[in-house]
Amino acid sequence: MGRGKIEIQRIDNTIHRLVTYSKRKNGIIRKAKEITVLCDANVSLVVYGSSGKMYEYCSPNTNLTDMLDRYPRLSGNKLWDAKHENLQIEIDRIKKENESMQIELRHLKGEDITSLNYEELIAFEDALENGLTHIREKKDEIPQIMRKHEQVLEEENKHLMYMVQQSEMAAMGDYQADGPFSFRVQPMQPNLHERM
Amino acid sequence: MGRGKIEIQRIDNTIHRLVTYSKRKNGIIRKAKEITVLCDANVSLVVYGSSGKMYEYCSPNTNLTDMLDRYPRLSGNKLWDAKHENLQIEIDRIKKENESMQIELRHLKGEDITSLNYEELIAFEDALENGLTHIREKKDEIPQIMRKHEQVLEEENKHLMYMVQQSEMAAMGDYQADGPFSFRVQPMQPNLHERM
DNA sequence: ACCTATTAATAACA
DNA sequence: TTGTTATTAATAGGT
Repeated sequence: MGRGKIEIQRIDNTIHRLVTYSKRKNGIIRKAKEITVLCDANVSLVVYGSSGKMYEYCSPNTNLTDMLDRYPRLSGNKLWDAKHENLQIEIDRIKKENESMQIELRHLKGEDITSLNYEELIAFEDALENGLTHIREKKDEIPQIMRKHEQVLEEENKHLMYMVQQSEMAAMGDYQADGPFSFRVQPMQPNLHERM
Repeated sequence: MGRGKIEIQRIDNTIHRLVTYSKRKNGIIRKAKEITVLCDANVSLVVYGSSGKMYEYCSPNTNLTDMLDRYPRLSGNKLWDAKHENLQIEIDRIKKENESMQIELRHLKGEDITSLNYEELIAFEDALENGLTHIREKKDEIPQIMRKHEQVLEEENKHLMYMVQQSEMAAMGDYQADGPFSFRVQPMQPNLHERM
């Protein structure tokens, strides 16, 4: 049904595939609407394209939740219960993952190490030494960075002080000194080091 | 697309409606299959006819449950009732816990530490030093324990050897030496150190 | 169910 | 993405 016949097999050309997807998606949604109206059927259609965008159609006078509620009764298949089970399984899986990480953390902190054998102890020792090396390297870099930062700020400060003084001097001509809008510059010590 | 044009409105004649339903249902399922294959999309299609019978199609390599899993995320609509929501919340909670532990582990191993500030680095350094101390203490205990264990085993061995020799001597009276039931004791080196 | 005239969908192209 | 059109595919009405 087009300028040429096509085989029903994955369209390799990405552009063609996307165009076809777009058109056929519209087509199938149109079909869903039509059968809904013509035959007063209830239709739920959900399409996920490979692009990740989702399209759906659901007959008016119902909704997806309602459709799915009827599903187990009409199909004989579980749906929510299976879902429930799957969630439980996933919870168990993650909890196990959690537990093993907890244990590793405790071991790294030197807790609960009675059960470790010699090889394991050595492995943890190595890991800790390695971590310590990295952390110390990083830690030792910081004073240098702070120093540089400080210098930059000091330069900036000087420059700003100078500018403010200039503007004060200029203002002296128009307003009386110490008038309502005048101000004095005071050096401040902002908490520069907070995040360093 | 037929012998005559039809309006898209409910087909009043029941027979016609049912026939049309049957044909179009097949058609839409065919279309769903086609778009699945042609565009590697994932499609879930559920049709309830007024007769009460249900038809469904779901792309291979997925299933309805899986499709519905992605639904809330992609559509922004909720789908599940409170029960499932709670399970989902727990999963999210545990996953977060998991993630923070992952991060802590990475930090302890000296990875991804660029974002840490000085205080945090010091805290990790302390933790690592502390862990290292514990691990080393434990590690250093082990040779002593092994030594003791060895001594005990050696004592035991001697004692057993003695007993075996005694029983051999006693047997000499009844059976010829090197007969079918006699045996010689050989010291063995069982893999005692495996779990130490 | 099957048949086929006819309409609808759409593949290729712009 | 949208529009056009030659062609194929779907199907309405009839058997």
